[in-house]
Amino acid sequence: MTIVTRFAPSPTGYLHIGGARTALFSWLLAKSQGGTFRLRVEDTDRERSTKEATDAIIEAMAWLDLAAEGSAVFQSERFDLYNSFIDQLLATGRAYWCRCTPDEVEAMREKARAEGRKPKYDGRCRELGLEPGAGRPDGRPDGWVVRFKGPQDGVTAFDDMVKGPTAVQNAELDDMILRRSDGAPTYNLAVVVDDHAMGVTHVLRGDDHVANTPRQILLYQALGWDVPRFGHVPMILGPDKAKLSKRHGALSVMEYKKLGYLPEALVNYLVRLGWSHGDQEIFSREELIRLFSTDNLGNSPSVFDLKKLEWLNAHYIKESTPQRLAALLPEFLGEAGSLDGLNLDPAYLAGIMPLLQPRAKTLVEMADMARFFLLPTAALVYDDKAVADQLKPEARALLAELLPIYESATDYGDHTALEAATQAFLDERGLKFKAVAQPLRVALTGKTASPGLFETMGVLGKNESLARIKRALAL
RNA sequence: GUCCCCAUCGUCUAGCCUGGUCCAGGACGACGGCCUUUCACGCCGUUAACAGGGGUUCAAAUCCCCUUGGGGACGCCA
Repeated sequence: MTIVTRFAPSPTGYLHIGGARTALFSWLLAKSQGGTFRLRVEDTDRERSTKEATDAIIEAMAWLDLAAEGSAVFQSERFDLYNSFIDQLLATGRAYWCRCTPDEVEAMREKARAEGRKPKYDGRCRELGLEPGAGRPDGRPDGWVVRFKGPQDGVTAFDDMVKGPTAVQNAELDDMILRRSDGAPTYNLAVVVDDHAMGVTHVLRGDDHVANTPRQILLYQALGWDVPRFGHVPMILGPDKAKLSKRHGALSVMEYKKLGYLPEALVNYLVRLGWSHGDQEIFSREELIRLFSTDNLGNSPSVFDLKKLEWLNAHYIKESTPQRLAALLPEFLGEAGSLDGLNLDPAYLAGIMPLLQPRAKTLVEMADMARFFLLPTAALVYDDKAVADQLKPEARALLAELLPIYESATDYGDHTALEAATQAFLDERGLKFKAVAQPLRVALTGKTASPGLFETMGVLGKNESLARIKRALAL
């Protein structure tokens, strides 16, 4: 049997870190067993669901490369289907009409709470055999709902893929609403109908859904359908161990893209949050597919650690090709400032990347570090303090003497030759490298921190290198 | 309040099911060192945990119970 998993977000906002991790686990579960992964948009709440959110979620999943099979299922387009099953439940006596108002139900809950019991609907309409259209006893024009007629004793049990055997007393459950007073089906009903209709065999979802699972199982049984396997992954916490929220920083997956993270870094980070394979930390997508199993999913909540994400991102930046990074960079350069006058030639950019790859933790940092390479000499910004500290008279004199040496050098592509020439000059005068290193660096880059001097000169090329030294000398 | 779940270094985790090989392993971080033309990279090292208490057992991080702490659910939201 080939398995089917799904990710079922409700389009009320962007795709957040927690949702992305659940989606990733579901995707991995399917792929690891040669199964199918599908997407369903849970937009039964017409008030809060938006097209923008739907698009944003799909965009984020695409960025993470979590492709879903077939076209997405939209619950808002399937109300007739849901209603037909509610009618069936009504006809078979597994559901009933309830005329209680929200206020009345709230009063019941209050009462139960006050008595130290679990707040729930008391089932007063359960055996009334109410028929809408047959005239309402209280004369109220509308507002009836349909409730599930759940068992009042016994136990509903299931074997959770991550938590293991789980059981709930049916008495803990109240008769959930299946159809709202406006005729719209509710979440629990729609989920069951869709998962069955879509052939879903394994449901992996957030911890916050455990309480829904027994209710849904009861629905499957009432409808006479096979019950899928369920797995509930623990949630992600902020550094203060409270549920991860906006105040902890970026929550949206796409926000991480903006912050300069590579999708494979986020995926690798997220997968290790709650899942492990021995001591391994770095996983390629192929390894993940081959190694993933719900058996290795942890069952305690985990804290989101930005430092580790940064480490992984730095790793993937090093692993990346210069060409890919070069293509990604302009977006970040533009985000940080003007692109005017910058040399954004792809080949030039690609030449810079290897110098920055070991140094940048994010693409944002990389764009910042790349800037001095891209500015024409005339527009280069020299750091005042760096100039004051490093370009003192003696230093300038040395640079002036070095200039002809660099002028006569022909092959800037060979940075070791540049270095050898510099060393020879220094040896002649019995000077240490330190005597020229920082002054030269400031002259070339405007700053005191940069990639290796001669690699930098090699990338800048002869004309730019000479122009920069001359400009520095004139400062 | 009621019900459910969780509990190993600061953090992610391995180990727990199938007690002894664990005075608990890896990784991130932090700290120190090496390398070095700056900044990084890299390399080496240090730091640091079985929540507490009872059992069971020759032996418990591993099994059982209680306590504490944390989280979740209790919607005509999903």
